[in-house]
Amino acid sequence: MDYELLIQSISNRVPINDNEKKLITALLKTRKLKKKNFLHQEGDIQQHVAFVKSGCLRSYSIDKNGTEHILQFAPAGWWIADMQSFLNVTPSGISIDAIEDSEAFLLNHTDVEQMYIAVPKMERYFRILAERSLATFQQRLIDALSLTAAERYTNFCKRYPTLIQTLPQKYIASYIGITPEFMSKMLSQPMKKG
Amino acid sequence: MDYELLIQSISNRVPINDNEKKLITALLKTRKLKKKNFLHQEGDIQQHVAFVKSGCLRSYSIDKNGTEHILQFAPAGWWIADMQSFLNVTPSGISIDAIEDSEAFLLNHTDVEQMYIAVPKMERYFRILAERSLATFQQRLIDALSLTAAERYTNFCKRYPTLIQTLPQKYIASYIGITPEFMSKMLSQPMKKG
DNA sequence: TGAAAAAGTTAAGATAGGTTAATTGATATT
DNA sequence: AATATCAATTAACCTATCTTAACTTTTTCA
Repeated sequence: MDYELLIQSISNRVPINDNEKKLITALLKTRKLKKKNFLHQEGDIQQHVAFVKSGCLRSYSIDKNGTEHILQFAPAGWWIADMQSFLNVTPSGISIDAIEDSEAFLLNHTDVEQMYIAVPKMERYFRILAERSLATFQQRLIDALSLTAAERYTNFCKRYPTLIQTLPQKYIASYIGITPEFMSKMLSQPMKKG
Repeated sequence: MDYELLIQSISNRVPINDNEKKLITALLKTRKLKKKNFLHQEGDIQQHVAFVKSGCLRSYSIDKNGTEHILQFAPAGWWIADMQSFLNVTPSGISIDAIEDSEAFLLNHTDVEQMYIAVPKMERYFRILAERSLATFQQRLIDALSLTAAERYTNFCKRYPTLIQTLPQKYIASYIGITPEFMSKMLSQPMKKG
């Protein structure tokens, strides 16, 4: 049932045998999301972590002026969740929706804990993922504090050459922390530095 | 040898017995740092993760204008490392130094891996730490993109009421992403919103 | 296929926060 | 205790980015 991507993601980090694969995949539920549908909405408690099989999700928060700030894009092969909400079992300010028609595997708290019991190696897998993701967000914070918008844009293009092709420009603006209007102006200018 | 703080930090998240405590503490090396001394310097490969026993460390990067951006403060009881460098075994742009005379436990790559073998639960401990830290950095990025300097300052005061007492104001400015001059101006004004 | 919605563009005017530089106050160190 | 270094303040001026708003282009879907 199309577990290939996920099994790849896991076995790239920790070796697992066929039995372990079965134990893991047995816990997964599948969820289809039409474009613009929510996986998780601000104010709700995030019940699941999601692994994207196909399509693309995004997480974002909306500030008091109504401006969206995109925290993460999750194309196929990526995990996504409102971790603040999931970990604290409390509502937080983040929403997750589908940028295009998508399909994802879901795990709730119980599933995850059962997975750790059935296949303790999965603690290691998720530790590695969390550590890498942490390092990425640290870098992104530094970039937000020390680079110009143009530099952040070129960084984005380098790091996500695929996404740049498919995403509406205003999503990229939101991710790098500028308005669509300024992004447009920036791109029309002869592209200095960065 | 003063393992109390660390043992507390671990057993708050995963239950460990006396034997496991011994296995863990056996791997620790202790390092004293005088104020302003480096634990890790930009351009070097970070060899250790550090658990602060006493004092306070900070991690920061310096941008091309020479401005410091503080990524993290680590008072007693906190872990700190240049994760980018530690995980990729590659130099990165982050430095770590002591804000006051400090003492820390250090673990290098081999130590950590040995710890996981000797006490597999430690994968869980570090998974939990990394996940929480990730959630914190995600929130901080959102704050950087959506709040004013004054709002970020009040957030900081709420979240770290102890640090605010002891830290030079310019470090707080650097952490919340503004210049010391602007911080000074901001604090002298009748403190609107936030 | 055509109307409505969404995305992107342009431009004028506004502002949060930065820069520079000079001044004062606080802490180290001899 | 005196001097040198570091931290904080103030103020004038500057700029990257935002806001608003009107317009054009592209996409969606009835």
